[in-house]
Amino acid sequence: MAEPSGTARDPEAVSRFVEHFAAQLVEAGLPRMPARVFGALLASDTGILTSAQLGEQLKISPAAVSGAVRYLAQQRMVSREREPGSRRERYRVHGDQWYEALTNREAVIRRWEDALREGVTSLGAESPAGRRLAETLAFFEFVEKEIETMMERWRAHREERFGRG
Amino acid sequence: MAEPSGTARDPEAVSRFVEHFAAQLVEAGLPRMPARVFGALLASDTGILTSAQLGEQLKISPAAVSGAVRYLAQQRMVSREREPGSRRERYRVHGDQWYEALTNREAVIRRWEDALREGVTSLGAESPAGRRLAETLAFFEFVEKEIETMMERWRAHREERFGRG
DNA sequence: CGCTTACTTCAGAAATTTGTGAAGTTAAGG
DNA sequence: CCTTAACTTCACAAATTTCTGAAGTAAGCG
Repeated sequence: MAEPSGTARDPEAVSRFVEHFAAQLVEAGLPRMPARVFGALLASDTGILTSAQLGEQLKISPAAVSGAVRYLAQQRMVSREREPGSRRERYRVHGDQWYEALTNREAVIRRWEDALREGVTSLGAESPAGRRLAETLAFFEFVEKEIETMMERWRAHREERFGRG
Repeated sequence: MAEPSGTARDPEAVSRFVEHFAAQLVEAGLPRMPARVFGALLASDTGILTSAQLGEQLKISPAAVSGAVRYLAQQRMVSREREPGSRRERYRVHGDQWYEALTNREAVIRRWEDALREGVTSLGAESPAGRRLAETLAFFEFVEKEIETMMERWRAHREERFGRG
């Protein structure tokens, strides 16, 4: 039962976690393959896997890995690194980075704000609808600022609890 | 150019806003019809529309309205009210309520946390992967608490800026 | 008590999204 | 250079999702 450090991990336990966690992400709106790839990275020992490892572990084609990784990189949830002197690429989930990404609904929020501002202008700031849109806009502006300070607090909290990553 | 209060609203301007805003919500993962219905409610003068009004304005079938509204109600983004003594139903976007809903990713976060806890256990809290999952879990627990206090701050901020609802 | 209006449910057509195999591209290694 | 390994892109098949018309249900009104 004990797990001496250095022991091979139980691939089945890993897979169970990956699939279960990915399912939750999918339900929250993430496409299936990116969710599974992300789960696999989270559950890996180093947080780094190659394309080949991902394909094998998840039983998906290189094309699927490529697509999933492109998606995740765009969302800033993983970074891609070239293994120097090789054309093998490594994908990594990097602590701080992906927390930021999660809150980097920021880009999304920014676009909502733009649409709302436009609405306020075109419907008239003094119309009832315009006022509602303006208040919604104010809410998002508020949230945007709050998230920033929240992340600062998290970093402090994290350091205290885990030491510097 | 001026918009004397009480003037009929420009349906085209409304539609432009609704479609543009809905498009942003769709990009963020909301299904199309719920997004459009929600936009229409936001852009209405009273924040209340009947099923018929929604269908006409968005050029969609009663079935589509029904489905969209069911979805939005489930997400707590709108409430449904029976117009007393009529079988007409009114759908409303109610300021506070839908801000809460937006942050009520809470249920979603809760499930992520469950999956992560399971992962920590089955991969071993002392394994490298287990530690990563534990830290991720800690992040979500932190965020969950923060959101609560954030909403309190918002209510204060809002009241100061807009007066009570 | 039955007619009519307002919504809901359901089955299926249409559109969209997903994942694959195959062909293409790039760069390391001989 | 030429070969080959490692990804990427593309076209298409398969699965899924979305929206509609039609039939169903419920409740006000005469």
